[in-house]
Amino acid sequence: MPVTIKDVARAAGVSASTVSRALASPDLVHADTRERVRRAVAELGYHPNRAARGLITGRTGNLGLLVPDLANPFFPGVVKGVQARAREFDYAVFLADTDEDPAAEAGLVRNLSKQVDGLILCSPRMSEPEVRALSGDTPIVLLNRRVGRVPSVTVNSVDGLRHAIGHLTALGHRRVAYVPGPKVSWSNRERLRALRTATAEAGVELVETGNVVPRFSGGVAAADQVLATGVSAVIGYNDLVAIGMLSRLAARGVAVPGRISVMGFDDIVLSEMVSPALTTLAQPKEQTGRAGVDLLLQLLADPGHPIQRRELDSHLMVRDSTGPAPHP
Amino acid sequence: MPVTIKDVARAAGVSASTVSRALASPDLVHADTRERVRRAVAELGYHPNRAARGLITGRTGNLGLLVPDLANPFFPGVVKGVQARAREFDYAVFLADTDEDPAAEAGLVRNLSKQVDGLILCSPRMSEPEVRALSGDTPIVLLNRRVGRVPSVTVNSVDGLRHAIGHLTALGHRRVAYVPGPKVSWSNRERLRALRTATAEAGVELVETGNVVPRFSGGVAAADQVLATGVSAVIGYNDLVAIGMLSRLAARGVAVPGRISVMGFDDIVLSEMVSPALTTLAQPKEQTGRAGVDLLLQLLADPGHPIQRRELDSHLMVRDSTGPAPHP
DNA sequence: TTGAAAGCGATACCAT
DNA sequence: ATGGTATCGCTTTCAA
Repeated sequence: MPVTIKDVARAAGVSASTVSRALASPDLVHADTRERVRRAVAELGYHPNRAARGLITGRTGNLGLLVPDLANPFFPGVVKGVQARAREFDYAVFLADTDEDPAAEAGLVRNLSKQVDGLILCSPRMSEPEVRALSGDTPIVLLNRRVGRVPSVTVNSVDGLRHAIGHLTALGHRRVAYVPGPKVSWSNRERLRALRTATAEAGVELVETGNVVPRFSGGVAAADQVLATGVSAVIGYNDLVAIGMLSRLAARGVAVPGRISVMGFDDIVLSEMVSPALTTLAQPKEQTGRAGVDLLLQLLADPGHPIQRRELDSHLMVRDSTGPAPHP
Repeated sequence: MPVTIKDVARAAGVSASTVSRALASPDLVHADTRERVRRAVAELGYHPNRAARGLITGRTGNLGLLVPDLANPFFPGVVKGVQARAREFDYAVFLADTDEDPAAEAGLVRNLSKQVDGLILCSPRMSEPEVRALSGDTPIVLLNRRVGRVPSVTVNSVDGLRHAIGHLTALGHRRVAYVPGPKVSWSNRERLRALRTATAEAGVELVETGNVVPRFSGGVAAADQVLATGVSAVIGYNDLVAIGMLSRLAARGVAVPGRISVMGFDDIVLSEMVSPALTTLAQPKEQTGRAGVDLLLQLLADPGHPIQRRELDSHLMVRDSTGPAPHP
């Protein structure tokens, strides 16, 4: 039913080989022939079957993208970036939502790996050895995670947090709490590490609370404990957690930022919509996605290439949820 | 490099045909042989190349999904539903974000159609004739839209809105405003239609304002006009619009629901997080996605089937943003 | 019950 | 500059 290369060849009065050539390397065929082929293609509405092409070229023109949870507004941003960049290079994108399940990840990867030229794993939850093993089989790029020499796109947390802590100290804060996300999250470990550095440099005392789920509910759950520590400012693992705290604090009638300042990570759209609007360290979501595609394509073009790492910058978005520390 | 059917055949000491058979229709091969093949497959970690299989069977085992904008929290919900259901049937999903661009839609569809068995178009913005044309070429299922006899999954707005209006009248509201979304949105037209029915039945006066973009900013932009109409309750095109209104009303010091009650559509997670929490007509997002997959697979299995339409129910989530109408 | 051979749609190599 | 042919990995007749 669909039109094949043979149909075009017949219509143009040439061989299939010539049609293929006219499309792939136009300068190798006579101008007249090229024109006849071009016309036949347009007339019949021919589009080459990518699967068939992939069979012989070994290139599918597809790439795979795995994300832990699309319901977390952070990930759609990354997905959009990947989509947009991939489309520019005429790549189609397989998307899989792993539902935060490390076991599902490996399965999905295996399933997809045959149909794609490479995979982009966004914040994968699987273990390092698993990532390494995968990286041996298929070209992969990591987003928001670093594992050995696997190509990756990450965000520089230290610089951003230095800025953030600077902001807080300028407002008079001397004791700051951090509400950490999942222990298995690389980002969480990284943020904690960077936070220790930044606070140490600034002479600020860092108070760490227990780990929470990286959602609104996690923030709600953490708020009371944070308050009990007596800090004047708190940083949540991500915006959802921070907003959860905001909600619980409001319910308890605690003034933000009057009594306590609150900060998050990511800058999801939601952050501007809550009241008070959330001060947050913005992660370059779409840019992360785009850079991931770039790295992957580079890897495909030149597999022997040395390590590829891109580190992007985060930006502090100061909004109403942070203010002067209360006088003791 | 990757292990092919021949490798398995060699390892098992049989022909490729037998391996294929042992996998596809196990009952056609001798138990012993089947076992040897099974072992070889496991040993070598063989996974059939779907593209090659698709070439001959005409089935790719993939399906395509188009959404207007992943940044709108409504769509990730649908995507998750599609993903989950597709995975149950061992289908992989191509995802494309069309960025609300009707022109991009057609191109993406054409691009994807060769690599998938069928397409799911979620809230497509393209014109009806375009949808019909596409539907002729490729099996497609529509989500949140109905066009002629094209299979579709939609939500019954009338029943839900009857419930919603009943809720408002019970609270004493007699004049209600609706802030409509994009004119090109089928959902918007449908909601408006259903709203007219429901309000007429209940003897409630419906006030319609100008169309807004279906985002937070649209709600912010509409709030002042709504207030000026003097209604005691307002329904936004979706939750984002409603939350935008909430924000603007709060900024102006207008009490919600004291002075005016606010309602939305969708029940995105955000709705529970704002303050006051938003009363909303919940759309079955994941279920819509799952139903879409079911319809598509049914269509693929039996293309001559009569029209397929699934209509799902919405549910009213009553939260703090709606309350008794103020005394006049 | 099994194997040999043809063929899906496209590309690449080798002739011409 | 162009056509013929082998091939990619797999499924599906057709014989045996």
